[in-house]
Amino acid sequence: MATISDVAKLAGLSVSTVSRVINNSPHVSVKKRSLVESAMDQLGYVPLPAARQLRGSKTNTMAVTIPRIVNPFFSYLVDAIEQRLDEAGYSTLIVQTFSRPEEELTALNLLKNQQVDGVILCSIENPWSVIGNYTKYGKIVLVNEYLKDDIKVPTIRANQYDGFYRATNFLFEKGYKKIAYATGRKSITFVKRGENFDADRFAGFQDSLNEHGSGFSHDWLFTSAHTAEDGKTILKQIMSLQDKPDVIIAGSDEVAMGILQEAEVEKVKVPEELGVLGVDDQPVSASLRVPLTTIKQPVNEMGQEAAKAMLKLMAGETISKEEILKLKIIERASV
Amino acid sequence: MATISDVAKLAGLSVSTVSRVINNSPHVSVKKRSLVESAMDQLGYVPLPAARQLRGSKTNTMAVTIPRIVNPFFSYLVDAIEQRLDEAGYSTLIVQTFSRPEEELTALNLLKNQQVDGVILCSIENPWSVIGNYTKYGKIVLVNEYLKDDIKVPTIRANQYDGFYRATNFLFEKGYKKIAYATGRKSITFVKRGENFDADRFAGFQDSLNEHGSGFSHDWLFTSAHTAEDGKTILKQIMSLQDKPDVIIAGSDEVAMGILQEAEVEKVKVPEELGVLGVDDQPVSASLRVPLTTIKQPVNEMGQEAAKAMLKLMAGETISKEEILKLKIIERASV
DNA sequence: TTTGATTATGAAATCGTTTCCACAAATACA
DNA sequence: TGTATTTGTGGAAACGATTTCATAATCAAA
Repeated sequence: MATISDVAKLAGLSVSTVSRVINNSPHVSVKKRSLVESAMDQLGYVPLPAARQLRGSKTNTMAVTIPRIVNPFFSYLVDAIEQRLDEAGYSTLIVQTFSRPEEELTALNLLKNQQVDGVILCSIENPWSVIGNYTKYGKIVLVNEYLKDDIKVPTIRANQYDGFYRATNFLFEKGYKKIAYATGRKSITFVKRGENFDADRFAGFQDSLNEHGSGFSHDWLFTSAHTAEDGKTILKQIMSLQDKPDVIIAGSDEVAMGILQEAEVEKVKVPEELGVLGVDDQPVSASLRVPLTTIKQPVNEMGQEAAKAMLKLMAGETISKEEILKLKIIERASV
Repeated sequence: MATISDVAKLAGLSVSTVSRVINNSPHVSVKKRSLVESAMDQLGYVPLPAARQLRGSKTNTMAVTIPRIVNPFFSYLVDAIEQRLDEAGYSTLIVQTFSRPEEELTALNLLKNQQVDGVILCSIENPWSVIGNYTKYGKIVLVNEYLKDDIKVPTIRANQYDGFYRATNFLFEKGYKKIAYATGRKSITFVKRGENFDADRFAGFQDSLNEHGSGFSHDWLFTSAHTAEDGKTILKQIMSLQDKPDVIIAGSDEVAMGILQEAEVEKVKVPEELGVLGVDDQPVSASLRVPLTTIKQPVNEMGQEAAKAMLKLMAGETISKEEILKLKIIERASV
């Protein structure tokens, strides 16, 4: 491995000059510059990242946190982010948090340890009182989820309240009366809009319910629903209920698929006996046995905007704190 | 950010001693050791990776290359790898190559630049003559695909020849006679077993064909098939054929899904008019409109074995060069 | 005791860069 | 023409760790 001084020696110049060429800073004569350049590619020289980092310069790496990469919503989100970052010459470090706060801290510590220039959080596992401390070490951007605190970090997200409000209205228009609700959260203790991601969804749902004078049974709330397996369990639970809902907002397409699968097994007709509304619009949702009606998240847009925001931040620009995109209802056959 | 000398100062000792404690090398008295330890967590000290790397020690990071993260086969593979690596204290850098040789080199250069301790290649975009050069910079493990050259790097893969041979036999048993074949490769110019991943698949297919005295029309070969979109195109092409196949091996579940989708649109009955055999067994394949019969890849096993192999390599153990797992035919309804 | 090995500790060199500082040469301004 | 600025260049310090080397203290064997 050639070092900077090998290059300097070959070019007959000082390491300082070589370094100036590498970082193309001014005050280098054209003659010497080309001398250095030819020496560099003669030796196949590439600066050692660790050494540059040690001096406190850029790492040209970004961390992106997601709960799990096998969740298509997040793999597409990451994909969109990475694409943009790539164009700008950054490499991307994907960190799976598995929804564990400690793992999120691992990612944030990369900032502290100068291993990355910034981190893009696609989910939030720690309170702002913890995350906020890391802003002094590097740039942070929030995507998808958000924090209600008065924070200074750019946030790119979709309007979950509006989307769920409209979606619930849509269900009423379709003639449904008894709407069940599934979510990934462990519990829904908050119902005020503007608290966070899940609260917004639930608030939108509730507001529509109230406007339609519709009741909501506690039996119709299903928490900790993440996987298709969870979906299957939910369907079984629904069918064992005295007072059954006639439609369910599944929280995610994955859960919706599980519900659909188990409905097939249990011979429950969708959408006649039970409507199923997904969330996300995964690529496969259209080719399910019963094509899934779903609330589409603007994944690509969010990813791209998040990357853009981060890049602007890196360029020292100040940017608007919040960008709110719109959810879209994709009507197919399951509702 | 506290440095090692801050710790040394607080503990009233030299940096050497602190370093010894950090790397728990011998010859440190219990008393001083605990002195250093309390100083360390009093300051919240964490060694700066860049500085350690500069001295040539471990990075505790592994790179994993995959064509694309949104491909579920690879996201599950990565997931399995990362899980194991995580347990061993390594973090994982996921590099998407988009099937471009240059991007694969980017990943291999991480080795050269001492940014990672090893790289796990889940696909192969460069010849061994290129990849082999990097073994001197760090450890390399091949998963999923393989190279026929006499290489020294551990390879974990599935027996594609055997799987496709059995799958084709299975189609004949089912009464199919005219079998089409789709693949992601740009062309199939090799048909000899043992050349590579795709050749093995095709050879297994061909051998079964020959044994059954069955012909193969060039019109029934579809190349560059990656996405569901490609699958849709393929179905249209098939339907425009004079001499139509009665079943197709789709190359991947994604392509199979596209075929299924378009078959729905074109009112082609599956499996009556056209059988569709997928490859991979993605989680959703079971809940498609027509549940997909598919050749299941041992993704989890491969990922775990690959990670294990890498860890053994890092520990200085020599390991058997090749581990070959078995493909499994999952029978559902599309064939 | 004396000698030799082992253990515990610190000083200083080292890794490969960037950047501050010094200084000379060239250019601009009066 | 003299002074002030700009441009070009190299030397050396700095970044934060690890590691080699030297030395002092302790222990074991004679």
